[in-house]
Amino acid sequence: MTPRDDQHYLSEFERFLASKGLRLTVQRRRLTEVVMNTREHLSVDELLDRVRQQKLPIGRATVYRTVDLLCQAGLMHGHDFGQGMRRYESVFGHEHHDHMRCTGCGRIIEFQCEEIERLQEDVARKHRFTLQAHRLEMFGLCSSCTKLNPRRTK
Amino acid sequence: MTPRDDQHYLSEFERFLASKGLRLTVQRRRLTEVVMNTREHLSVDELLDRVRQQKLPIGRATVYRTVDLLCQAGLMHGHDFGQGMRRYESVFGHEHHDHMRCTGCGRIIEFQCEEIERLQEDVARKHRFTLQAHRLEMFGLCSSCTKLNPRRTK
DNA sequence: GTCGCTGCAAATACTTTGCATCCAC
DNA sequence: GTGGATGCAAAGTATTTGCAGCGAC
Repeated sequence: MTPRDDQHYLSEFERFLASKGLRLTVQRRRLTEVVMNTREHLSVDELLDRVRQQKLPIGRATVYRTVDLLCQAGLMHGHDFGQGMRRYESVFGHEHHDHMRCTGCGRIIEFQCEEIERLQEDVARKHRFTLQAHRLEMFGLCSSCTKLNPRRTK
Repeated sequence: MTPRDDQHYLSEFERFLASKGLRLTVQRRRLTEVVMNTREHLSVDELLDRVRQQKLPIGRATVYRTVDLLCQAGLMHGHDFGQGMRRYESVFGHEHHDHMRCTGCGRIIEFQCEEIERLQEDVARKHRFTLQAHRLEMFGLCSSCTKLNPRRTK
């Protein structure tokens, strides 16, 4: 991801904020940059750490509030991987995708499947449901862990 | 669901408990019955209420602990619908299915799609991932809420 | 009778909120 | 200068844990 992309996301966020009479502060800017510059799925604590590592003082409450705004702006998505806290990832830099989580090592693998997406729309239509979003998570053992646990295959 | 089914689930749970040197108590038995006799997705608080309505004194901690055991036994599944707490449902009485949650009224619609399941297995195989479980949740507006919010369709 | 189970209360974990001060616009 | 933003601490909500007494086996 290039710096140019940052600019793009930042101005998109700024536009969103302006449209609601809100402001782009240093903390909001820096958080946006952190989110946009990684493909990892970060928790609030991890976001907090990364911003602080850059010597920018920031409070936990601000992270929660900003993360919320970024999601509202559609620039970020929250996920619950059943670990007790939510994790967040940028919607940019990679297209829509879903996740597989290894129950052995915790590794998260992303994947895309056009056909599954299409079928979801079919299902929704069949129920006259207006689809806004979806979340598909698969749990199991990644290739390395499968080798280590030949018996745990269900 | 018939009483006969209860027996089946109960003895399955009992077998599970026995295999771990654990006991089938009144509280565990009653909770199992409550879970097995509804198709709703109940929260811990709701489970607590239902057992208490039956005049059986029970503590919240016991519900948490039992729910955990029932999940381990594979008799129940937990779901996170992004409402701040987990909800649980029996695995019996209805086959595997996924969920659509209406962001308008909170209604939960269940659906099944063989083809999506099959595609998931394909994806897993492609990544040499040993699939153990999955969770597909779709969010949007149900048919009634779609009528009320013609503009909120994304 | 033993050892697991229960309920309470306390502890923990994550997230939200109130408020005085601060700063983007 | 004004009104939104920040950070702290307190509050809120969901869940887990320690422990003394209880009860299934």
